[in-house]
Amino acid sequence: MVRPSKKTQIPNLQEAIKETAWRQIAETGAATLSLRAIARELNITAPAIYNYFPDRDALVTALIIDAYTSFGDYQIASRDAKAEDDLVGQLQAIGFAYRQWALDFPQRYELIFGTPIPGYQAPMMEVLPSAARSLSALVSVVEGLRVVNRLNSRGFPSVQPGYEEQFETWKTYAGDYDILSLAVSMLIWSRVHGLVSLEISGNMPPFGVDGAALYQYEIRSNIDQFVKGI
Amino acid sequence: MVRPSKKTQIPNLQEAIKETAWRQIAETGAATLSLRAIARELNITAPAIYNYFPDRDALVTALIIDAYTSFGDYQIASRDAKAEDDLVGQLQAIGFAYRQWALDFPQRYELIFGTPIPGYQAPMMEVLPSAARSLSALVSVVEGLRVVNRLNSRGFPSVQPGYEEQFETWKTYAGDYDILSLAVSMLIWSRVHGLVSLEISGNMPPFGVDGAALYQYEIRSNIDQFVKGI
DNA sequence: CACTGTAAATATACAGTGTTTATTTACAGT
DNA sequence: ACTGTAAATAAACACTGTATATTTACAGTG
Repeated sequence: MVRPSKKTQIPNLQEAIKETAWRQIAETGAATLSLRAIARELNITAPAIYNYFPDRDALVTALIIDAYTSFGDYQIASRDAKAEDDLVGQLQAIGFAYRQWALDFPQRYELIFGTPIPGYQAPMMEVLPSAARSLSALVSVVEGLRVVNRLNSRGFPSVQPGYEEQFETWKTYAGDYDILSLAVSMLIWSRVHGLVSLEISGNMPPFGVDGAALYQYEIRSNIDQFVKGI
Repeated sequence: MVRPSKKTQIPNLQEAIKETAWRQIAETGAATLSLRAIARELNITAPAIYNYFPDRDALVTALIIDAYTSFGDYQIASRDAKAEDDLVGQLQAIGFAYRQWALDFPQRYELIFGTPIPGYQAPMMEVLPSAARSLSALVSVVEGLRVVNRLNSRGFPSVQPGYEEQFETWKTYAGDYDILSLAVSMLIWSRVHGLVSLEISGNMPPFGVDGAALYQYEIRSNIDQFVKGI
């Protein structure tokens, strides 16, 4: 049999491939992702996957975009669960949601922000829309603070000109925010990312340091530093 | 010829293997590290490597330990270049040295703190000595601040009991410091790590945000937050 | 000097990977 | 009914890490 009849075929094979990939990633980690293993599980041959993804990296990119989207949904939902004028509450909620999502889906987190696939480098252009949107929850709150003059950006390094075009592209997907809000957001993001990535990768030695408590302290530090008139 | 005469053999093959590995990592990144490629370059066969390293992971572990040692040397040297009583200066120097080393050897940084090798998980017990030492420069300065009552740890979460044994092991390699100094150091570390890893991995979108300036701002934030009476 | 044991290398093989090419064939549209 | 296309398979290539068996250079000992 060279090609099975349509009855025995899997409908929506593209989705099935991604689902199988996610299942394998959840089980054994992103590092051991294998096209042949996916094909085995779906009872198809490996080259059949190439009808849906030009190569393995394209599949990984699709997975990353899905992960970013799920992550962004979670960030936005956590923000919108707070009252619209409770900017500090929103900032906190986004922060805790960040860690919670990472703990719930450590492999997805690693797939997005780490480099678990050998030789893979995410193509900025393709990933940007979902990535920008996932960060937009945070940026929108920082922008909200800035607009009501509650953003403390004293001493914050000024943003250099020359990248207006890329920033415009970013705004297409994330929303029309001031670049200062983006820059402050990136610093806040780097802080939570630092803690979370250490915790997830097991590089935070277990010396009695409570990850949740330390994270809470860091969220509060961010608020103390960047929010005026608490 | 089954085994070449000693004249044509490479002396100190163990070191030669590691050097070749580093060269390949510097050229094409840690992800594409390959025993067979190393063997090809050294004009030996791949299984010969197994006389010096039980498997690929053992070689990676050896590389990581070397990288930690080099990193630790650099951290300690940058601290000792400042006057012994200039604790804030030392804190700054260590911070800038951290980023500089990472920019100078991005692949080494990724090898230590990322997960570029598929399926590889560093064995804590073997890596701990060099890892603890590399962090000890920072901890020693924080401890110095604590001793002269200049460490601002107000609101810092208390360390939970139950891990005294592991902490004792750590102190064997890093020095006899208070666990509060270690905990504060880990938060500082997570901050610089967050920024540096974003910058190195190219995940910090180039929207005119100057990496060096942002890093300098973050170093200053750490000092403002954790040092009393500047 | 001859002998022997060990250690270090090779040769070979196995199972796995991503990917390419050629081939077959089920299905859709005319 | 015919034909073109798209989707699958089959087979092969070039890799990878690793295990096993074999060979042999060298060191130590009588």
